[in-house]
Amino acid sequence: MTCKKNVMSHCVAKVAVSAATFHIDKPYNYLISPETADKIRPGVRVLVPFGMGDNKVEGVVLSTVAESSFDKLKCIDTVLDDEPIFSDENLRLALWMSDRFFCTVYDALRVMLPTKIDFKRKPKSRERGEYPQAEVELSPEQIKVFEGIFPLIGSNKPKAALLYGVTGSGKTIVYIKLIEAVLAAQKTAIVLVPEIALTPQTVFIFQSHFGDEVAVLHSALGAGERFTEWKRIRDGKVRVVVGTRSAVFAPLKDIGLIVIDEEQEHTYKSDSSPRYHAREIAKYRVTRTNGLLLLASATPSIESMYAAKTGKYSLFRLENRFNNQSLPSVFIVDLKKELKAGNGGSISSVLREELQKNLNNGEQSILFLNRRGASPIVTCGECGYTYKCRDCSVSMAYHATGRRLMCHYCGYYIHNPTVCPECSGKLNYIGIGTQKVESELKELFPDVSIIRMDADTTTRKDSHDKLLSAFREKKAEILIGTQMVTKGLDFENVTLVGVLSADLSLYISDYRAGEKTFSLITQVVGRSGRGEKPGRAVIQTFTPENKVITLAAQQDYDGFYENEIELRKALNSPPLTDLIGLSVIGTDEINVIKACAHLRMVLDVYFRNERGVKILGPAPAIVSKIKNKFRYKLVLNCKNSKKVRTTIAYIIREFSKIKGIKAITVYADVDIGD
DNA sequence: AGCACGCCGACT
DNA sequence: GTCGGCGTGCTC
Repeated sequence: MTCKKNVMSHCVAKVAVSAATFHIDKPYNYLISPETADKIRPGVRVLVPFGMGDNKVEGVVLSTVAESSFDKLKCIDTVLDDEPIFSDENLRLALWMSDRFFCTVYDALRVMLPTKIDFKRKPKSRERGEYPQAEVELSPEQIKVFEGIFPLIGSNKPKAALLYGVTGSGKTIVYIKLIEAVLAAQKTAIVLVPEIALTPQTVFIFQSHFGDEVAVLHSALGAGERFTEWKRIRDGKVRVVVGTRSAVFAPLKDIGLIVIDEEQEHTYKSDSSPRYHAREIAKYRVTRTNGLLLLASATPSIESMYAAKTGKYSLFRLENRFNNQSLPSVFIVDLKKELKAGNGGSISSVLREELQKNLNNGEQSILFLNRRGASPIVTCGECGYTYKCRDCSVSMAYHATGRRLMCHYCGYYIHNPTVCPECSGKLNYIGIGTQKVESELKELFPDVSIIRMDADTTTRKDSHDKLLSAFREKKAEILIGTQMVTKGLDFENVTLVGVLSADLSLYISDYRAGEKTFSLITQVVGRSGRGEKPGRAVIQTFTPENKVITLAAQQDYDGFYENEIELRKALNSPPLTDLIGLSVIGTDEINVIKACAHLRMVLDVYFRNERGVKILGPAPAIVSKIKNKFRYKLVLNCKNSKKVRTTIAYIIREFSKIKGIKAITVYADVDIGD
């Protein structure tokens, strides 16, 4: 397999290899044979022999060197591309990502491609509809914001800005004006949205303004469609890209603007390798092209607002709603009082009355409950047995459709449970999910048609659109759903929104629980009263005095921010510091705990003299077992510096060499607080 | 993570 | 004598 040593220029290629795992990742040296020499350039994919079996694995050429003092090198087997598919800029970004996000260079490169595809294939030309050309008219407030933001592009000012605009203030119109200006300056733009399926209107608006100049990238595209769009972008045929997280890698040249809409959304953070945050990639890219990153939201993340308030980002505000609509009037309902009054159902008396009013007036209502299924917990009323998943450490939720108990983590289910498997006692169904609410509503309002929208009713392609169109066409009076009903929906006839349990996301042990709850409530309340008629909202909670809930009811983001930042300061959580999580995963729980404890010991030694580095754990992960694998965590509470990252990378690499810790994987996940 | 090498027990 | 169990260490 080893080539004869040829004396020629560019005889050795440095290759990022797909088969390398994090702890052995580095540029591997391969000889270049004379036949392939002309095709081998940085950025082409190759097949190379790897490992003792010399299996052919994919790799990417990072660079070539003229002369080598290396002995016994293997030879590149096949060149897969005629032209480099990765630019020098891509290669640089991948190296940067491997350092930042503890991933291999190959993993970082792979995420930049649309999918694994044959690049030699000619892409099909695709059909494009006609889009109506809409006129854009900015309000005085929007003009002021536009005039503040636009000069930041290409200037030496901070490279990121935060646009805080209340729901309905017309942020999208400002993006469009900015993009028009960016295109006029011969630059390009990316707009990131949390999830395309939830924001079809947003996408449509961009298409109607930029027509063939806009490409849409998201996970629902088939491999072929995705590749076609990617190729159009790379070949300079489009200059505006709208898409989800991975669209931040769109191969546009000379980026003037990257917009991250609803910037607080967790979907911008990847939860598999490479564990990057789109915001970080966006910052990197705009810095290199002297462009601007614009983060926008009605409920900005605490870290972004903190960065804005401390001068790291520029801050802009849109405080007036379109057409000066008033915000919905909000009622908070105390579920404890409902319970005392004998109403243990999911619809309080107040909400029931408000729903009735809407039914009488022919107006529509949206109900939000962040939990699917019928009942999340099933226990035995006699012996107390609780159904848990066989392979995961979570309770199984009862789903009325198909009468089965299901695990929401792995999908494992038990069909038609009737009596307790331990003592044959009668089963209790505890807690409510969207299915249960649906059946309660049918009892309360027998003649009313209801649409339920959750992960169970939206599995088929286009089912999302179909349910929403049906609701828009007023084929149902009430829409009940999980968080997918909280975002982006714009129905004029909806004048009532109900948050069935505001507490669900509030009392979990996550420092972002308050932020998530505030954002969810604010967003869902914003779905009400978007037309001529004023809107109302009912928030049901067991803790009506909780500040997050009262501030959300008042739509008081500034008050919420002040309250929350004090908490973060007191607890020393982001944005005042960063968190780096180390997860230890394996099938044998004892081994996982041992490995995690050992890792902690090693970290203690390395960070012994570092002030400001706090190590927490080992602790079982929130869900400590998923698909029969146990998960334990350590958390480093410190500033995410190059030095800290280098030390952690070193420790992970060394750790995997230790004998006796078998079948254990360790990975690091950076949760950056700015 | 694979995968090959090698050392030891079971079976031909 | 030789097949294959899995423990161990390497990957240009």
